[in-house]
Amino acid sequence: MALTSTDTSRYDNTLAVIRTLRDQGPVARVDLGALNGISSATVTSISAELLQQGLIKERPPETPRPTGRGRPKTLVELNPQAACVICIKLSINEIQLVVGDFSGQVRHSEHHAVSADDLETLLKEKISAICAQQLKGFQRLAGICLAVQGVVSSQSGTIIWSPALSFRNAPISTRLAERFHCSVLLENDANCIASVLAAQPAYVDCPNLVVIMLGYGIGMSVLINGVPYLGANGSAAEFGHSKYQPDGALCACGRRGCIEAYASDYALYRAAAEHLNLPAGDSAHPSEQQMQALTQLALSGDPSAQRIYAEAGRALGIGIANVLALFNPDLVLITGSGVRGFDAMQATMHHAIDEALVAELRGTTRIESCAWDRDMTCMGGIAMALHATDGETLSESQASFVS
Amino acid sequence: MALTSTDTSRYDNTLAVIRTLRDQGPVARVDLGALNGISSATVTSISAELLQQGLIKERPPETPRPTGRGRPKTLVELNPQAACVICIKLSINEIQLVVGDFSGQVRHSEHHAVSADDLETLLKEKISAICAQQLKGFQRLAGICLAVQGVVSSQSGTIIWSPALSFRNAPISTRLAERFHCSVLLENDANCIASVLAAQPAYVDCPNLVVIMLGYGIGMSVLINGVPYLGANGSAAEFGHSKYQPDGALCACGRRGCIEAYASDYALYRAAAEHLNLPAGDSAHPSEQQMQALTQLALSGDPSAQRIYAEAGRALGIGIANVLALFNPDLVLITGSGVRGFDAMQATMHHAIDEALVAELRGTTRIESCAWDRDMTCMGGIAMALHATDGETLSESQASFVS
DNA sequence: TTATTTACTTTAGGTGCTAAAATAAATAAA
DNA sequence: TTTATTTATTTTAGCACCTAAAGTAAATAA
Repeated sequence: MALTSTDTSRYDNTLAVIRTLRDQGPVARVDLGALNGISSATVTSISAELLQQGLIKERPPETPRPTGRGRPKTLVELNPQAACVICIKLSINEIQLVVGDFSGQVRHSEHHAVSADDLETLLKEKISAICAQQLKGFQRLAGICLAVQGVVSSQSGTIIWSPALSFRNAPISTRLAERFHCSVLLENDANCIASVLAAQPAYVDCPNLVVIMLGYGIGMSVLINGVPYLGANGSAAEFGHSKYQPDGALCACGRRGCIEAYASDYALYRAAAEHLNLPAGDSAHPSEQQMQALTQLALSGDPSAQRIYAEAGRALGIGIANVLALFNPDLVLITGSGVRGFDAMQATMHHAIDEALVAELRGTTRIESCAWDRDMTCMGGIAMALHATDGETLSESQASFVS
Repeated sequence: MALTSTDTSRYDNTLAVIRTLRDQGPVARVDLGALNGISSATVTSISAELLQQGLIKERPPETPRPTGRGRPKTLVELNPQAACVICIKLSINEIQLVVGDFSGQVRHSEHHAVSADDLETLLKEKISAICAQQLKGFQRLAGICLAVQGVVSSQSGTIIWSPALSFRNAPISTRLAERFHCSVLLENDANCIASVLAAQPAYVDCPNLVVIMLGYGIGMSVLINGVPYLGANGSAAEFGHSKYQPDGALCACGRRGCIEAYASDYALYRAAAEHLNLPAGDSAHPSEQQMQALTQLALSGDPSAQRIYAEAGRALGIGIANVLALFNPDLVLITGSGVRGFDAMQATMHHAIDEALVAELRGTTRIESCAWDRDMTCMGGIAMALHATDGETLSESQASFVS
């Protein structure tokens, strides 16, 4: 009988097994059953198929045998070589390319300076090089994930608006998919980071999670039941351009009063440049060093710098108050390179939130900051690319064994 | 064999058939199959069961037979008597009780004045009376839906914060469920209305729909993929208390600068009372008549009234700009009794949105108003209560036929 | 009256699940 | 050392539920 669209339970269960193994590492068949609500007989059957397809393998028994009576568990784990994905993070003057294996581990990482003009050519070159040099042992390249700042349409695979790129509405996904014969995902960088954070043990009990990324600009990701909320055109979660003060400070977007115009790196440095003696450089694009100097001033008690961060904290607070009123998430996590100055903003931020919302609307949402790791974006991109391509990888390997 | 949690396809298909019949009215078995992606053999089997359980019935052939060759379709439809639900809308000085049958049709409606003190007793009385007098022909009372303004926790069944009620955190759901032996849903009134609107043909292609309710206060509902987004504590979508101007006008919530403090009935009337000669009455709780008089002034060109509505429109515009930036929905629908003044606010509202967001962030979201019908709340409550209790109704009637 | 068309039902067969039985592989106890 | 017990995995038997295809029903067109 033909497999119909309604007949998905085997497919669903198989994907669940693969994803459990990716999240948890090696797991015994009994436990796979318990974790996914299926009988161990079914797990035996599913894992026999996956073993034959080369997607998983049995782990040799531990040398110091685990204590306890009874037949020891035989752990199965993903075969890291079964597939790989490439995640490419597009930043303003730089691209980072990272290779992840089927189990989600990073296998290779490289950075390149770019001029935004010939990006497509450069991408094709660099990906080709990686395919030639880094992907030898892998059975297939399952997908490529482009992680970019700004508004992207995952559905159509086009970049709608990004500060990192000069071109617009380029069907970059399609071009790369044709060239490399694999799925190409286009993702917002904040969504990548949020996906990584949401998987961390500290945050697993937060199905509705908001991640705010402070940096040169301000980004956000909203996870609803663990999945990024994209909206109609992919321009949801544009926290940075929600309003603090109508007719307020000028924003990089060209409009006035955006949160970003108060709390982003360029906004902080712009406000500071008027009053303070700061390291030289492009004050519209302050470097990490310049920002650290400014943060240091505020944290060491300089009144002008403190005032600037206090106002930024207030803007952030009003913005977060709106997020609480509209999304009422379990947790708001603040991260990005801009967290370096979080301590100087925190007090006024919390004050603004408490002033803006009565307790019933403030709710029980936790608001926390989170150390910034610039590699998180690509880790998230890898996780998302693997997740998106698991179905393909599965049917590919089924096809090759049926024949 | 025991029916396990993974073995749900028959259950899902049966619910899909019931819901298709509720949405579409009488449908033939072939079409039920096509609409739900199942074979007509399966539909035959499912409808045989439902027929025996009394949940559906065959409709007698149309007298003027439909044209066309071939065996005519035999339409099946829901048996309206199979179950009923009661929806109770709690307003500030009034409750409305509505009975809906299994097909979703309204069968009975009544209003009562209330003093908020003895609400639980009053509710029990009125529901008892309805059970005795109105529910004769029905096989079961499947559920009761309480539609209330404010923050409700559907999960715990408690009202967290409502301007319509004096008590707080009352486990009203549990009490009613115990007394009437049926499921009790607690829903936000805006979510009820949004559910009705989302089902209308004009809006079916809007999976992400925001409904803003203007009235004495300002409410909102956000449907994500057609289902109301509730957030962590049920206090999501509190548009009325998102901010227009930090430190701005005083809001009924006790804080300053909320959208509601500019664009709600009480805010408009408060601003007007300073300058204009308006009908007497409680100016903190303006009546419909008072509001119509004020609206009339603005629409007929009175400069002070126009200025007030213009400012309200601007506040609404900034609020909507934030909603667009954060949710990027397909459609924002503005309704509620306050739409009476929408024409006086529209221009400044659109202007504020365009000033606040660049085109890429403004997106393609349609912003429309929608005539207000005060019965919509209960229609939505009935639909939601039926939807929530379909599973129960199904297993109840299965149980009664197995024995 | 017969052929054709369309709707619905019955039949036959397949997928994929589970419970229970069988088997495997360890430790604890005698 | 042997036997009992415990736990993991596999095999077996059987069930639920779906679909395709064949069969039946009920209409119109020829």
